[in-house]
Amino acid sequence: MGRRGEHTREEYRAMAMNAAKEIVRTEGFRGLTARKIAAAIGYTVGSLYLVFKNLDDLIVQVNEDTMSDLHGSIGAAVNEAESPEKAVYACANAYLDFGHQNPHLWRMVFEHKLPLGQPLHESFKAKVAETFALCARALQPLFGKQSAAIADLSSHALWAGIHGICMLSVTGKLESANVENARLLTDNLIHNYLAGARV
Amino acid sequence: MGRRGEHTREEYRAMAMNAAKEIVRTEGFRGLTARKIAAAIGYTVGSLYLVFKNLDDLIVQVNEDTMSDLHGSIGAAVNEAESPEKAVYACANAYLDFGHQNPHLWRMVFEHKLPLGQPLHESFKAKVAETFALCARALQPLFGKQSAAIADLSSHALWAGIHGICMLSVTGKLESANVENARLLTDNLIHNYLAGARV
DNA sequence: ACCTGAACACCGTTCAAGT
DNA sequence: ACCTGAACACCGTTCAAGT
Repeated sequence: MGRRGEHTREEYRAMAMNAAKEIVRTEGFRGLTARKIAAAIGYTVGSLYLVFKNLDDLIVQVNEDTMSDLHGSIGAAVNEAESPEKAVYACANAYLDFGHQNPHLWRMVFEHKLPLGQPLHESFKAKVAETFALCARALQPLFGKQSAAIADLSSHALWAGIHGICMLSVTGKLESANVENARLLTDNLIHNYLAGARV
Repeated sequence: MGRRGEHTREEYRAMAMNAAKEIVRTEGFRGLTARKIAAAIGYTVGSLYLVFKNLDDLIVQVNEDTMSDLHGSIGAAVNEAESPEKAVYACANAYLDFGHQNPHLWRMVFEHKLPLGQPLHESFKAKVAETFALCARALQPLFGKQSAAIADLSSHALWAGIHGICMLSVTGKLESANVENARLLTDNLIHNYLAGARV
C-alpha cells in the first residue's frame, strides 16, 4: 500500500527509539522486539529496516543515548560538588542512582551483545570512554603529586570498581540489593582507596 | 516414535548440559538454542522439556556449574598462596584468568536474565554468595583489628570492585581488553585499598 | 521514495500419539 | 515411561508489489 510520508526520517527514528526505550523500561531487554517497536509507533515491521540496519543497530543507538544521559547526570553532580573529594563521592552516587533509577536501560548498555565476532561500534566505545574520562577528571586533583600514567590507571581501577558494585547491586546479586547498601559499598571502596592512594 | 531408554535421566541431563556449554563456548550465549542442544545430543527438542523446566532452567543450571568451577579455581589459588596478602592478589588473579579463559560461560552467569519479575533461584544466589565468601575469607586476616561488620562490608566492596574490572575487561569496554591490563587495574585497586584500609 | 504485506527461516514450548 | 513429530505462537529480516 505504501507511501504515507507523515513523518520525516529523523522523526521516525526518534519515535522508534522512544518506543524502544519505553518497552525496555517496562518489560526489560528481553521484552524488546522489532514487531513491538513498529506496532507502538503505528508502522509495520519492515519499515524499521529503512531507518535502522537491524535491531542490533537500534539497540546500540539506544545504548548510546543512555550513556549520554548517564554522562549528563554525572556531569551535573560533579559540577555541584564543593571539593575535589566530594566530587568523587558525588560522581559515584550519580552513577548508582542512575543505575537504580533506570535499571533495564542501564543493564542493556552492558548486557547487549552483538553477534559473535562483530566488534563494538567505535561511537559506542567513545561514549563509554567519555563517561570514564569525566569520572577520571573528578579524580585528577587528588592525584596531583603522581604521574599522569598512574593517575589514569588509578581512575580506571576505581571507576571500574564502582561499576562492579553498581552492576551486582542492580542485578540483585548482592545480599542486599537496595541503593543504600550499594552506597555503603562505594563509600567504603572510595574511602579506603583514596586513603591508600594518597599515602 | 518414542521409547529408547538408552540413557538414564541423569545421563541425559549431563549430556544436555555439556552440549549447551560447548555451544556457549564456541558460539556465545546468543548462539544457544534448545534445538541446537537437542540436535547435539541426538534427541528431538521436546525431550529437553522432560528433564528441564525450560531453557532458562537449563541455563541457570549451567551457570551454577560455572560458578562451581570458578569457586574451585579461586579456592586452589588461595590455598597455594604463601601469605594472607598474597592470597588476596592470587584470588583476584584467579578471578581474572577464569573470566578471560571462559569469557562466554562467565558472561552468561552475569548477563542471563530470567523473565521479568521472576526472582533469581536461591541455589544460584547461594553459589554466588559462596564464591564471595571464599574471597572474603582470604581478606579476613588483613582486617584483624576491625569489627566483623566492617570486614564484611570491606570484602564485598573490594570483591565487587574486582568483579567490575573483570567484567569491563572481558566485554571489551576498557581501552585495553587483555588480561595483563586488567591485572594492572586489580593490582592497583587492591594495593591502594589495602593500604587505606589498614591505616 | 516510502511503506506494506507476505514470505522465509528460524525460535521456545506443548502435547497427542506411538512404542 | 520415554520420546517423537507436528503444531502453535512467536521471532528477525527481506523484498516484490503498490502508491
